[in-house]
Amino acid sequence: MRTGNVGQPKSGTISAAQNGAETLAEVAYRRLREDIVHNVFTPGQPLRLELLKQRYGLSFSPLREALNRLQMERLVVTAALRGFSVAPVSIEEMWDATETRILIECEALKRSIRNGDDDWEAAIVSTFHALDLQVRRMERRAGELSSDDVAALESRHKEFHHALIAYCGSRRLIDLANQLYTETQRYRLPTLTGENPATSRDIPREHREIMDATLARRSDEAAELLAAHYRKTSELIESSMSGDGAAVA
Amino acid sequence: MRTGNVGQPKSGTISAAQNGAETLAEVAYRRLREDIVHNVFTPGQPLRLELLKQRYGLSFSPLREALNRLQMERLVVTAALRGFSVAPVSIEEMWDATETRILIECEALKRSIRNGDDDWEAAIVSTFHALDLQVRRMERRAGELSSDDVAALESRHKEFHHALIAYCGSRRLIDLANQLYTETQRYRLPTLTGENPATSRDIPREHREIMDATLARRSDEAAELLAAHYRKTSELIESSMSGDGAAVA
DNA sequence: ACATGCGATATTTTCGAAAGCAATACGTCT
DNA sequence: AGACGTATTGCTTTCGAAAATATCGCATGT
Repeated sequence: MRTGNVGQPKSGTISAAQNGAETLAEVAYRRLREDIVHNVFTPGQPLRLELLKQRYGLSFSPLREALNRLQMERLVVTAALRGFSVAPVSIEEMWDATETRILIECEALKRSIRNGDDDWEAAIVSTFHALDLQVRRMERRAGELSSDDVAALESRHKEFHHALIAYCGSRRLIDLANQLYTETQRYRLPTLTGENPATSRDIPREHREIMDATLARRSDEAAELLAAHYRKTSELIESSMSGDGAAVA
Repeated sequence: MRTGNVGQPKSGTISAAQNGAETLAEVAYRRLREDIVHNVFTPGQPLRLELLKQRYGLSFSPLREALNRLQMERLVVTAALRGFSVAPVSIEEMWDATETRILIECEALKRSIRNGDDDWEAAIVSTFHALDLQVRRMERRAGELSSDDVAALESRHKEFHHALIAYCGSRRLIDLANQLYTETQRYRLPTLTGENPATSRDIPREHREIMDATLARRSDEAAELLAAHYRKTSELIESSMSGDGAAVA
């Protein structure tokens, strides 16, 4: 089965769990989520276990465990005895996810503004800066964006938005925000990598305004800006989805 | 394996799935959730698979699938290679669940008030009435409350609160509300079945006021009343938890 | 006595195969 | 020819056992 460290020294009392061991079910979970979010599978596509088994080199059990978890995250749907499929996408679903995300993150942002200390502010400034750098780097050499660049951009973007709400004091709000981030990512990524319709949009500026209002502790304004930021994105995706009938489910 | 309907007629083209077939994983999920919510297992208790296998007469696979789903619902926690445990309870967790529930349900209620039609109003009136009847029935013969009565009360209570938000138009908000209902149920039930400290609380009246404000389409007032209703419950549970150090984790 | 390493046991995790359904293709009957 | 029932096929779901890991007890040495 696991053939990893068979002949290796037992390394004393340090257990694999303490070492950050990862079960195969967790591997399956991460890789499947990654592939679904990045549209490696078509929305609605049945996820045949035989296929997944080959693709990931895993067996039924860990795959099924992962699929069950992803089902609870709305990335996978399942019908009684007919297996799993990639959750379909639709404009309605996108807006439901977006508006729910706004509800959650605006509340979390307001609470963060109440609770945040110096470390919180520092993390916001720092993650904003990293994001900004990456954006400029990619603007400079547009046209030839490597997948590493796109991945880095996604990371910085996620880290910035996480930093804003990190001090809300609610594990649930943070987890929900992360989950909704992942859900909406499915809609954002195709637009991001596809042609950017030279939109009259200055995203770095939007981020800066959110940061400024946040650091100035202007709760309501910051929340309004954050909501507008997300709605604007969804509107652009909506028109790009209905414009060219590309990814409309 | 499944020995259910082996020799039975195939009943034409009607498939099991159309009949509402249920996989064993779903059975495991429902029964485990039921038992965790009703504190059949102690919070924090390890859920040994051998035990569950015996208790439910199921095998590893469906049990593990159910546990993975429950983990995503925060009813079960898991450590790398150390199996599953019942999620611990604490006053902090209860308040996080309560306040998140308030955020979700108040928003859903406001949207329902915007969207609700005659059927919506009818369902609210009807479920309120059913709940009220059950409460009075149980008040009449207090002391000797059967577990059926308690179960019926829980059902009516859930149905009423569901009816309020049913027309919010967001699958996500409804599902989150259901999930948080289940989470908070773990805290409510022990207090409910235990001694009721003859509190100066008129719950039917609180419900009626929420209903009245809702049907009169007074959004903000209805949301305020709903939030106060949930907070009051959590406050009573908190004092009962810290008073007698019973269920404090 | 205390820490450390080793062995035995309990438990989780994973696998491969068997069993059970669903969907389809086929044949039979009217 | 069309409808109905029946095998066939492919997939999901479930099982029981094997492998990997954690945990506990014990001995050994300092």
